[in-house]
Amino acid sequence: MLKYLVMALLAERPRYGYELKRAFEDLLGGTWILNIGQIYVTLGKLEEDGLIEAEVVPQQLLPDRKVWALTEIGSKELARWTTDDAGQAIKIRDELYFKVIAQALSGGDIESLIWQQRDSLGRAMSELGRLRRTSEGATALLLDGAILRVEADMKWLDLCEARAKELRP
Amino acid sequence: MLKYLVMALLAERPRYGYELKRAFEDLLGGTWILNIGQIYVTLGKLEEDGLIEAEVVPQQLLPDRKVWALTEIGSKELARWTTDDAGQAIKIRDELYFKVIAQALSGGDIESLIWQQRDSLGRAMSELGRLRRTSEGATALLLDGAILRVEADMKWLDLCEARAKELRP
DNA sequence: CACCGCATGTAACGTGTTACATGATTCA
DNA sequence: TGAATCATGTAACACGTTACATGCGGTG
Repeated sequence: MLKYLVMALLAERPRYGYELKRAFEDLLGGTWILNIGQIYVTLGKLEEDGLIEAEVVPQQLLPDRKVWALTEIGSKELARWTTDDAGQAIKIRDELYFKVIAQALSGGDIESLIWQQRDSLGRAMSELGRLRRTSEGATALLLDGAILRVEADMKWLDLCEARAKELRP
Repeated sequence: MLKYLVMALLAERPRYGYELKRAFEDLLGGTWILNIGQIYVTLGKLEEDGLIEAEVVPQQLLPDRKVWALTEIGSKELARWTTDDAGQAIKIRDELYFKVIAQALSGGDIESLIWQQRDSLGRAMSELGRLRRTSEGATALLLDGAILRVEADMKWLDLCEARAKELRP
């Protein structure tokens, strides 16, 4: 996934590694902080696969830059991925869900866990709101998505509470 | 994550590997199919860490079974994980979101992608409904969560459509 | 005889995380 | 002098996926 976002950023315009890291984190509103090494590993793999290519740009004072751009193959691969079905295979792999289920299976106190996780989601929500206020464009859209998800999770916790009794062994 | 669900299933009652696979897939309503090898690798690691222990149960006709149970340490570790904040660090890592953003960044046709992904979500939703009808207990709860998520994603696509013009470069 | 179900496992790979290494310049 | 910024990279680890290996017994 990371690699496709990197490719998308390169599709927008050519960039060098260090610049990509900032663009990436900026796009995600700081919700995905990258280790800079990861960028270079990713770029290395993309180059190996012929999806991107670099032009070295020497600088006077600062270290040389490798400016990366999408190749034609890369451009096609990106288009293929974006138009691929996202909901294809249904995958339920979420920490919140699994924590509640785990509590139910292990016979712990479900109600108190629900209240605790509601609190946690509440804090996440206020943080998202804070981020959202200072964002725009694609970043704002991503944050709106995250907010909609948290709202859905809050509703889910309500459901869990209503059915807690049935879950107890 | 897989390992905690495995531990939760063992907290419910001791089980052997092959049985765990079925219990796991059943719990997830078939939305997470495991390669049987993965179960054994996971059990091996959990044993290494002292979180579970096995009792070998010989059988007359069929191969011996290794019946696994949570140790006291394992039980504590599971409790620690379930009561850990789920919303702690906000993570936006979703294919659907990234596909739309990638399309915007690379200058592709956002509207047609949105319609395509709406269609994809619609099919996912009908599949979820189908699964939901034959489920109960924890599995039904998980599927309801997935349904709430898909609904949130549908709303998000509406948002994307409304803002598609701002996203275009 | 070939395949399926039972039951256990190993090996290779893909993706993301963390820590560490290098070297120059600029700023407190 | 020590830390931060610019710029590139390597190595080790965690987790999940896929494919493959082994062996027995029952069924078509």
